[in-house]
Amino acid sequence: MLRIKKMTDYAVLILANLALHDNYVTAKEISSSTHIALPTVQKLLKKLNRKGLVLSKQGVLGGYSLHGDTKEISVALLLNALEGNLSITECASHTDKCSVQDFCQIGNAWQLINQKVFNSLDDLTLMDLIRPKRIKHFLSTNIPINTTNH
Amino acid sequence: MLRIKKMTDYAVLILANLALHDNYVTAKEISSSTHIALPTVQKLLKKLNRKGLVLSKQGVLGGYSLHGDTKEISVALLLNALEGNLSITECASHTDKCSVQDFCQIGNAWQLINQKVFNSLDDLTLMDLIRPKRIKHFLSTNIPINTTNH
DNA sequence: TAAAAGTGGACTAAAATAGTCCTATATCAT
DNA sequence: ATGATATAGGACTATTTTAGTCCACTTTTA
Repeated sequence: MLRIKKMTDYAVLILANLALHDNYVTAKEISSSTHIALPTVQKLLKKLNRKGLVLSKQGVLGGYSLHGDTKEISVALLLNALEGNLSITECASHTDKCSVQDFCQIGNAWQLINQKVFNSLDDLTLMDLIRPKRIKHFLSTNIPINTTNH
Repeated sequence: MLRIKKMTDYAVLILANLALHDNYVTAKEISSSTHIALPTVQKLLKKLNRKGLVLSKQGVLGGYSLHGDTKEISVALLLNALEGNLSITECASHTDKCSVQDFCQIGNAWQLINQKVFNSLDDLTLMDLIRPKRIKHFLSTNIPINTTNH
């Protein structure tokens, strides 16, 4: 599947939630407004902080807030930060090497696909995901997916 | 990750291999030319046959051959056949329902992304993957992925 | 200085994926 | 006819990945 991880999905919800506030918001508050379990929210916020997507403040009046630049980050970079390597196959990633590489006839074809998918995702920003308006419009077109089971 | 399954990758290699022949080719032969383990090749060919992507013939002079229409199938439909539901999140798929749905602010944003990725993949055919020529050209552009670990 | 926050990371549980194997069926050559 | 060689279907196990929880520690402020 080309499915993203549940955790990434949650992370975006959390970012969307932070985008609604200007002040620091605690993990606990985010947990109750998003209905994602607290330990999970905590874990994700720690990660988002390490990736530089949110700011954090310890102590009594602490919490998290969205890093200023985060709203403009492209979905491609966002997913890359949250999920690591976005390459569609191992062989499309330059770090790994594939066991059948030497006999592979189509190897770099995946890189073409990779590029196309990346470009699609690079066109959108986080705020495009959060603002509902632009989305409705696209929804009017049919999405011909999900016609078979795996 | 937006990574496809290893099995899908193998399946495409197998299809590419079949595309080189006009006659029936046995699973064993495909296994030795692709260097994918025989049981795996057998399993995948059975699946490809059920999905209508290859033709099969039992018995001594039997084997598999590429179904005529398969070369023109889009990569989107190919992946959909091999991996099932292509939707990027559960909530972008109409069958499942998400546990935080009622509190979700960005739900259908994923559907927009889904649509974009689908469109990208729908532009390419299986033969585009197999023919090496068109690919080299695209490779000249840089792919800005894989800059962090997950 | 106690309470309320985040930090780091270990740990377990659950789910998805990969891979193998067995029994049955079909086809062809002799 | 029948033996050799294929595919067909599907059960089964092992491995890997992902999800989720928890604990000991640090920071901040009233």
